[in-house]
Amino acid sequence: MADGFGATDIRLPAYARLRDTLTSRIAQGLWTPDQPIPSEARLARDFDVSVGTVRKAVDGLVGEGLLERRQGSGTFVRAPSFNATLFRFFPMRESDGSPVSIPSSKMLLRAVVKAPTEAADALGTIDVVKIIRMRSLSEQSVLFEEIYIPTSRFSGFETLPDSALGPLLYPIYFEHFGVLVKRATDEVSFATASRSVAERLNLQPDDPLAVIRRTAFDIEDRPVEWRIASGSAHGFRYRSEIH
Amino acid sequence: MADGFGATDIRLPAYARLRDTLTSRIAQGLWTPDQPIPSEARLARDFDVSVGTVRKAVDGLVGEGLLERRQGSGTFVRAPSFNATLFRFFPMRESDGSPVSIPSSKMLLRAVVKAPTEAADALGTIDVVKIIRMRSLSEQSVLFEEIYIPTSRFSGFETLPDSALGPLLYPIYFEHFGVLVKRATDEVSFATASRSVAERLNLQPDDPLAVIRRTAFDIEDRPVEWRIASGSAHGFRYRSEIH
DNA sequence: CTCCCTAATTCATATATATGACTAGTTGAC
DNA sequence: GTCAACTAGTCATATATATGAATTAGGGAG
Repeated sequence: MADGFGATDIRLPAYARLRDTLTSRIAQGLWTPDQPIPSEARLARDFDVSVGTVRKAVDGLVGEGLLERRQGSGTFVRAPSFNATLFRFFPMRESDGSPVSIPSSKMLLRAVVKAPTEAADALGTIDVVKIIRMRSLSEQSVLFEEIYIPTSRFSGFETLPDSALGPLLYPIYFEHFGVLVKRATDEVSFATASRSVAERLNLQPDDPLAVIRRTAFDIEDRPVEWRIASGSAHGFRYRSEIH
Repeated sequence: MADGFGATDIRLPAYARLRDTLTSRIAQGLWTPDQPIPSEARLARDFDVSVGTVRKAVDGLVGEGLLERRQGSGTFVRAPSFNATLFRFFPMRESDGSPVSIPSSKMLLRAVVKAPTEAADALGTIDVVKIIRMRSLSEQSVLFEEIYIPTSRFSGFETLPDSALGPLLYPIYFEHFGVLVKRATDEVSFATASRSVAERLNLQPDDPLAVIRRTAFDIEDRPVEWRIASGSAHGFRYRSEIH
């Protein structure tokens, strides 16, 4: 490893190896979003490549949204929050037309359980922590969520004090367990409400539901969370851009 | 215009101006997907920039999906078909589990009309051709579509011979009217079937419907089509990747 | 005719270098 | 203390060049 790249595949081109090395450093939290990573010239010296090669590596990570360039001041790790909120499927508005303020979250259960089939398939393990949440917008119950995370990555989640639990899970994953969610797959379908779900969402049984199944992946593309969320189909709206 | 770039903004950097110039040539259909555009070295000579600058311009267009590089043979205009089919929202399978073969399309109406409000808002004009289509998978009616296209861009569409009309509209737009659809926005929501739509889709009135509203844009980002499509919510499934 | 080798062409990777634009911090006049 | 000017550092743009890898076309041996 005299080349300074670490454990990257030597057959890959230099820019790809550097990109992978940088990715791994970001994943390790070696650099924080509030200060610049080493300059392009510095990285070029450190890894013994030209600045052009550094730029190409960084270009890739900027494209992936991991890094952010600021001309004149440096290149920064991007704050880890991609907008993954499931509320984007339910763009509710106040009666006066203004956007709803702050989503709130009520955790109804945290327990170590054996994962149901779908979750186990997605996560590759049956040892999980199960979380049940009710999510609301301006006092109104909007989304009912069942969430499964592997105990192997989230040991002790079920015993975290309530005070450590904000309304957003992904920052908790990162701050307490070092798990950085980088991407997710949401699959939307329609169903009708079971009695129990209907009750929690203030709907009638058999009312139409939008059901979203999500698998979330970390920076190294390992599945780290599976969830299934339900909300009234009447509030559902989704915009998909195709190119 | 002694610089060969054409009517691009002189304040922009060279690579951006070249990118815009290339975009416009692609839009004009000057280059076809079956033969390479001029080589990087050639473009560099023609536009009096370095190959590095040409690469950067081409990189952008490759990223946008307009061009495609093939090492050793050249750079090609990409076949204009981004996968925009609305059937992707209804991933039906045969009873034996195999994927459904070929979607078919039946045009029920073509007429010059005044656009309804939503379509007029999206297109910026009320003078449109209205198209009604029924779309089917293996003999089964799946999607009911109302489509509006501005007469200013599609004059004479309503009188095209049936023989000119394949199952896909976007190739027709391009071949007969020079309109290249480059991107589209699909907005999915949920409703219940009116009697007439229910009848056409073999559903009961008040059965749940997935409704997709699409606005399609050309290469210069002008809206060129608005449509509203309905299908049974039970067949609906959509996968969204977030990064 | 078939197959292999060669050569030419094209994109892919990589280096070295120069200049411009922008930012943030420091200096210095007032 | 304030504010303008300066400066060092950083990314952005651009050029020139070299070598590698992949493709295609053509020629020659068999």
